[in-house]
Amino acid sequence: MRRADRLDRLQSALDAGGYLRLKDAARLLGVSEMTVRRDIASCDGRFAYLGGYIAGGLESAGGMGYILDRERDAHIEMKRTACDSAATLLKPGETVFIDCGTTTTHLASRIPADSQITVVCYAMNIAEIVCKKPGLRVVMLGGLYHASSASFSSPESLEMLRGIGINTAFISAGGVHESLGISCSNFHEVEIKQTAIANAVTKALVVDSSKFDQVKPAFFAKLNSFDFLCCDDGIDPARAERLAAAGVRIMLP
Amino acid sequence: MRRADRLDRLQSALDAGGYLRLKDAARLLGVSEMTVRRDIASCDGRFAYLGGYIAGGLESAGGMGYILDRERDAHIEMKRTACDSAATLLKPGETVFIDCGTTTTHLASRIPADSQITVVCYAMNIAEIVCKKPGLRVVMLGGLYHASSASFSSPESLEMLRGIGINTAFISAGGVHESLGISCSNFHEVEIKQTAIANAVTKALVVDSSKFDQVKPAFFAKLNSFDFLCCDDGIDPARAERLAAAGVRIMLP
DNA sequence: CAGAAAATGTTAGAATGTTAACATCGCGAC
DNA sequence: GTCGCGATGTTAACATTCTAACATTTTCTG
Repeated sequence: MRRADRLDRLQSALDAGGYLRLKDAARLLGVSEMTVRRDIASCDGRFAYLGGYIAGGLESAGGMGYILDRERDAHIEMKRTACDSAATLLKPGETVFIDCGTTTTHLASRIPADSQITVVCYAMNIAEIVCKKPGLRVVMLGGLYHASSASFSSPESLEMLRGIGINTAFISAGGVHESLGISCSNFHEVEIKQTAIANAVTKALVVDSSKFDQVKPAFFAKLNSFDFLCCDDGIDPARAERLAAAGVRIMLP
Repeated sequence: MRRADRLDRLQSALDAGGYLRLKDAARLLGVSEMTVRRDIASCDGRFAYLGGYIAGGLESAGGMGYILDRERDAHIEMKRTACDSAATLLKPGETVFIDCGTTTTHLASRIPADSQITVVCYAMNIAEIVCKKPGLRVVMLGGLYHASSASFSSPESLEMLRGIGINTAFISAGGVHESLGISCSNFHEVEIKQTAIANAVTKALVVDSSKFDQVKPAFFAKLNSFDFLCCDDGIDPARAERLAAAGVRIMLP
């Protein structure tokens, strides 16, 4: 079938990451624009079709597009604000660890391109952002891919991480419970987070205020392991006071 | 300044990977569409603006967008064809190594999502493609990022690679010279390519025919290290015969 | 080869996006 | 205050894309 062949060619041209004008695509494939339209409509979802352009591979980082889309509307503003707080801890020339998740992307995009910062990460969505900034040095911890958090894990990566001196570790979490501790959804993240915390001079927990009193299956630290809690202003004053008493500095925007 | 703040919010909403309708962006930011247009125009390049949609972070994989764009027009059809040949070596359930570069992206996008294939890679542009396919297992070799080829390298990753059994290694190259050997532009790739070749049952060289008689600074193998040469039909018959005599099977579309 | 069905091309009008010019608002300086 | 300036909003003319209907070509089948 010719249609399938055309779609393959389109895919090839697009999944390196870019977009094509509809008319260019038509010329490339040697058919009319209308046919390209029909081709794209026939395989719904494979390409994104926006206002005269065809874009491929935008569904989003590492197949966790749906999770992300669902979460986006809910907490995006809070996450953004929490990362505003966290970004004040960034210092030119330093080495930072950036955890996986949908919160820390906002922090990654806040790192100035010319800051000479070295970023250590282990998630696709973080890497996609920081690798595009020319002034940054990026260290990626590889391993087996876990689509649930778009992250990688492996013993060798832990070994690599142990050899890296970190000025500030920015750790995210799915749940923050004052007595039970801090938890995330994926067990493979636990060792990485713990190693990053152990190797860092400054430890910062980056969460939006919806995470308080939540518990996820994998505990990885206690609240007092952290020097800073970077949060949005949804945290209530009583809680803030308790945390401050426990030695955690609260960073608000 | 309010404009910078709006741009930050846009960036946050977009760089997780997605797009926004212009009118949605206007509503999100609480300003008119015209203002959003002006904002985007003011920071040219930070966002892609296509037909009523705003897309972020599309410039392309790992900052090598420009290289890629320049190469795209030139050889894209040949690369596509070469990868058509290579794709016939893919078998469900197997483990494959996919090299970095602008050629192998076409191969990566040809891997069927439901093929239960395990992909070993060390480049952002490859990872971006294969991580999105739910039926694949992905192993990423991490390390320090090299923007020139959007790839990573580290001693620990080599160690990891040594522990991985590969059915077919798909290796790319910047130059293929019959007597001098096969070369690439970046020295850090050499060890990885060599280790992948050493660990693979089947070794396939994937290059378009423009690479013949070229030489790049870093040699990494001789032609007879490979079982297959996956190429487009631009290879001339005399050369094909010589290579066949040297024990390399030529794969054409 | 005829006929049917599918695929592709063409066209025109509707919808949408784009641009530039001008109006309005908000804010700081004098 | 009010003047001026920059930022933002509004409008209208213009350009582009979208959709659906129909024309044409190709492909398959008997």
